[in-house]
This record gives sequence, C-alpha cells and structure tokens, in this order.
Amino acid sequence: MNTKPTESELEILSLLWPMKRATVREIHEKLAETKDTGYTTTLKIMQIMHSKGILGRDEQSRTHVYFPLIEKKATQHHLVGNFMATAFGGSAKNLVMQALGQGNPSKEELDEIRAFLDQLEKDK
Amino acid sequence: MNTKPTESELEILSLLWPMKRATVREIHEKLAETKDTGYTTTLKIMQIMHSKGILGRDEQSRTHVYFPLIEKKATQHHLVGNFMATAFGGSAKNLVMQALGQGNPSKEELDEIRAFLDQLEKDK
DNA sequence: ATTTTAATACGATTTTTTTCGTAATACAAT
DNA sequence: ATTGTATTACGAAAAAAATCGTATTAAAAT
Repeated sequence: MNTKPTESELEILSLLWPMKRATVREIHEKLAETKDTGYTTTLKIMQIMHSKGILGRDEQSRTHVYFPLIEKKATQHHLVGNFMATAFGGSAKNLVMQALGQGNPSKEELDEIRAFLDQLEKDK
Repeated sequence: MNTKPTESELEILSLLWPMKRATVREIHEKLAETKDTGYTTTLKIMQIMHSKGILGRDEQSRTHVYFPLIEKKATQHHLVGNFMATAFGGSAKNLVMQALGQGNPSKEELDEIRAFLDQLEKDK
C-alpha cells in the first residue's frame, strides 16, 4: 500500500482529507491560491494518484469527483516515522522540541500535550 | 542559501554533522550498512552537494575531506517548518502528538519535554 | 442548430534526483 | 620500475516528479 505520497500529492491529500470529495477544478482553485501551476498539471497529478491507488474517483458525471483512498492517520504515521529517522536521527524528543519551539502552540494546545505526556507515562 | 537538501543529501548531512569532517569512503561505509548503492553514487552526491554549497571540502590531500557548510539547527528548522505545513496543516500540536505517540520516548525524555513546555508557557 | 465553455485524455517535455560505468591519476606495495 | 589499489573526474543514463500543450468531447449558453 502506498503511504509515501510526493510533496505535490500531499498538498492535494491535505485538501481532500477534510473535504472528503472534490473535483479537479475545486482542488486546483485552492492550490492556485498559493501555487502557480496550470490546471492540467493539477489534473495530471490527480490522475496519477488515481492510477497509483491513492485516490478513488466517481466517474458518473462528466466532471469526475475524487476522494482519498489512503487514510490521513496512516499516512501521517508513515511520514513522521520517515522524517524523524532521516532528519532527527530517530529521536522523537528532538523533533518534538524543535516543532514546539517554532510552532507557536497556544496555551490550550500546550495543556493538551501535557495531558498526552501524562497518559504516555502511565502506560509505561 | 540552500536549506532544503534532498533525501539522500540529508542522510549524508546527518552523518557529517556529528563527525564534523569525513572522506567519501567513510561516509559510504556507513551508508552501506543500511543502503545498497555504489561508491561512485555516494561520491557523486557529495560532489553535487559541494557544487551547491552544502558541503565544503579540503583538497590538500588526494583524498578529499568534506564538511557541512549548512548548520544542523537551521536546516532542521527549515525542514520542520516545511513538513509541519504540508503534512500537518501547520499544526505543531498535531505533529508533536503524532511523533510522541510513535516515537517511544524514555521517561527522561518525557521529563525534558515537560520542562520545555513549562519554559515555553512562561515566555508567553 | 451553432457556438462557447469546461472537462478529460494523451503524450511529450522539462526538471530534479539518483545511479553507475569508465577513464585518468596518484599513491602504495612489491 | 612495475603492478595493484583507491580516489576523483566526467559524462551519461535511468528513474521519479512536475509541467504543460493540444485534441477531443460533453454540456451549457446563445
């Protein structure tokens, strides 16, 4: 199963996960806000994702509707594992502290993380 | 300044940062433990990194000695920012909790993270 | 009915990254 | 001195990813 999308594919997945389903046009509009590539490029990438089994699509209407076939959770798990390994020598602590230091989490978020920390420790 | 090394380049940087300086041979030996590519491949990548300004090298002796020109801290900062944005919608909390959940941090590390959390909150 | 618009299909090209083979050369061993 | 060994240089090729142009076609607008 494919859980290692490319950078462009990930951008699209990030939009599709919350949207659940969308047309190429819809995705392209959103991408265009931050990126400067043509419509056919977005189309092509989504077609490739479909052929790879990353996206499914509904071809009922002329305008195809795409949806993710891989789960956000599983994909993030895979990506974090890989990233932690190559960029942080496998150390969760280092990655976490780096992210906290630059991520500007709110007080509420910090509390959530504390709670999660306690939970983790309890399970040991 | 180049702070977005490729995957292969990052593997090499990860070795070079702690080693400070090393020959192609030394890097290749270590890479070979987990990867199955030829010596000239490692050589070529390091030469490219040199031409990009990622690595410097001492050519005094026939056997060149390479060393990083970009800082670990700055590079990790850049990478985490990018990764957090594309894979976690910019949320430090989500990335952190995902990493903690699968990273198997020790009790000591968890304490360190708690201390860091407290420090962050104090600065608010 | 005709024209315009918007979508997909297809294929080609470009760019980036990774890989490796071969040749030239310095150094070491014999 | 000769031979073997390790190293770099160079260039090419393969692989992966991203981009876009053109043709075709369905649907909508006129």
